[in-house]
Amino acid sequence: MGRRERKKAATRQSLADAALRLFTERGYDEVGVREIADAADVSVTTLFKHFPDGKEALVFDQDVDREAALVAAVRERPAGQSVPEALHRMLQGEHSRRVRTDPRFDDFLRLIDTTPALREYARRMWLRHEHALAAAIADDAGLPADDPGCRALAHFTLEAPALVRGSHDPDTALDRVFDLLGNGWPGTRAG
Amino acid sequence: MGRRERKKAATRQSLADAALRLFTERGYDEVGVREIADAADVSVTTLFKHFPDGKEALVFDQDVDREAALVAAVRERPAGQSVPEALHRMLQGEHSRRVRTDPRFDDFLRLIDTTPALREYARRMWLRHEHALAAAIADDAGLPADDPGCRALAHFTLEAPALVRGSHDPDTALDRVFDLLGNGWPGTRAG
DNA sequence: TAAAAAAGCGTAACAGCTAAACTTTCTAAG
DNA sequence: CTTAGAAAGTTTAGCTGTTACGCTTTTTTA
Repeated sequence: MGRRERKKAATRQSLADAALRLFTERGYDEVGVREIADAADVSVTTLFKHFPDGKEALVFDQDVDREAALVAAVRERPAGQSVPEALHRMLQGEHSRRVRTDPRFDDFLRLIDTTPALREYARRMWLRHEHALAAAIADDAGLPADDPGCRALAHFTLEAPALVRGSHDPDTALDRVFDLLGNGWPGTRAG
Repeated sequence: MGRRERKKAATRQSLADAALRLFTERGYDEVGVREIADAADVSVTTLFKHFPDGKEALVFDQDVDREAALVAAVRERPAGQSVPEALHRMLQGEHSRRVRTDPRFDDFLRLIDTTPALREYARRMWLRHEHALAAAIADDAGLPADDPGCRALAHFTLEAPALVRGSHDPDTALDRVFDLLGNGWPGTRAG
């Protein structure tokens, strides 16, 4: 990697670090974008060149490839496992893996939990993969790629993390969400 | 109704009318809040006193009582009908009723469809009723009011309208969504 | 080593939104 | 009927996120 790219990455990291620190110290809404740029010793315009999606994006620096993981969860699930179950396990695994990996992951989650704008943004990031996930599910089930049922399952799956966040017991809550998606609402069957 | 209240309502209506007209003529993002205030012959601060939730709220003037209708759909459903089915029918009815009632309803829907900010806002308005709906469902099922399964069903139900909007055939798409919520994803059962 | 590419800068501006202090209009109680 | 106060509205001024523009500096590459 050349010097240019290294410096670029350093500036970006500087911004993300400053942002996360200031946000966790004083709260997302109490910290302005000018201040973050100052803390990273960079101009505001530079900040927005690194994070064109805006202030919220500063918090979601690590943009790992979740889409591939989602599609793989469907495609490569063990025999006898349902699609909802595969997605369920994949989400569980993703979460606990990151808790162990990143030491600041707890702060990160707390920040998101307490900031509506960030919750929204996180949700939108997940939902970006709706199309790809729906297509994978449809392919697996032998249905057209835009089948509404597949889209619904994809959509609800991707929304599940945001939905259970804030429960006393998010793990159990997630189980219940996938009970619903896997088995439907118990009681009189719909016509 | 006194003169004061009448004038207030007139101003509000003036603003909503101007906004809807300008938005449909030129597109949501091409019309600024100053211009709307001008068109309604009112100051910008006045506009925001009438619509404290911001520019998006100008489009959703009619805030009828959907929450009561949702809760009633669960509570007063005919015997033998499942909760998802009751909610399904209620959403269908709500939609077709408003198509017949309001002549500008089509413009209104098209505007929302083509404007991400408005879609988001519409979704948030629906989700405001999540708590009440979840409580009604839980009460009906004899579960604690904050049961995660009930919350999930409420959440997914309220999200269904936004989800099917934009399909070739929204009606059928809605049927599929409620198939999923009522019967679960077909195939190997989840553990 | 010259020139293209890219990172960064400062200024200026726009959009949405809010606070503050002040004027007009309506309501209602004495 | 009058008058005090509530409520609607106005002006001004400003904050925050975000972008455009034109310029300088650094790094790459031909």
